Amino acid sequence: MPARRRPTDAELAILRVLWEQGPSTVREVAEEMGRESAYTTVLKLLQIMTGKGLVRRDESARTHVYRAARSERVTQRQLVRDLADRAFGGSAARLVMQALAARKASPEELAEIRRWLAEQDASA
Amino acid sequence: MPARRRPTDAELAILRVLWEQGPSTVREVAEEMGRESAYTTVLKLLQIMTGKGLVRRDESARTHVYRAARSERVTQRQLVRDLADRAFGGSAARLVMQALAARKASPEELAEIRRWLAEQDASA
DNA sequence: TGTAATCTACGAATGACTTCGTAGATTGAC
DNA sequence: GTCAATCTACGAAGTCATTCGTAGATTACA
Repeated sequence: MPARRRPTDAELAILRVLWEQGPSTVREVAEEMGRESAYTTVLKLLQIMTGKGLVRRDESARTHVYRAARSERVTQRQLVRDLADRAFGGSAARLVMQALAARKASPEELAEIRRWLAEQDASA
Repeated sequence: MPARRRPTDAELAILRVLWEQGPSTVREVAEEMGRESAYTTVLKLLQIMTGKGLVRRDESARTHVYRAARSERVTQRQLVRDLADRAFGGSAARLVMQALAARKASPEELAEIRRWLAEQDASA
């Protein structure tokens, strides 16, 4: 039973491209990431990520197509939970308050958060 | 120009002890961390962290006393900001909503968040 | 067909992180 | 003073993350 490890920085950068663009070839991912990383670096990372189960690979054509194995939402939650555990004693609420303090949210975002809280109230 | 790197997992575990206990010796930190890590492992980590500026060391006595260089709050904000950048496109608000979804907050915590949001309203 | 372009696979180098053992100095108890 | 306990410093090993080059196969096309 492999312990679920969080994606590394480089892996997360690739996942973000896959979430935004949908299933992509190595070239498409590499192009999107700019000249920062060589083509074969992206390829190698995707191969490793395939082994880890972070992405799935369609090999039906010679040029393989990769897609994220987990949704952005699920991965984000995992990362948040992980950070809450490591730095906030497991308390998501304390994390939330630091997040609100760390970056000013737009009025629209604040409104959305209030809406969410109101829903919690209603269902409680 | 040293790029500010986030503390590693092991470093964060030590910082949490220092935040909770206040300035501590290697032994005090090691005891608190249980039998998980050998004494010299904690010592080595603290020496590395001193070099990185993550902790400060009082060497006036033979047994050195370490304290966190940055407050828990400041470090937490840095970590939140970092995660928002890496996984949420820089949006703290989206991070907040995933955090609220990832872990059920207690009614007290929810109330505190609401209070915070109300204050934002008042000052806007 | 032959040549250039493109693809995957893989090895290897580098650096960071984590661990712990050993060595040597200092302290405290007797 | 001697011996055991305790401390710091440091080396070294093992793992993982990241990078990119090279090799070899396949495709496109002139």
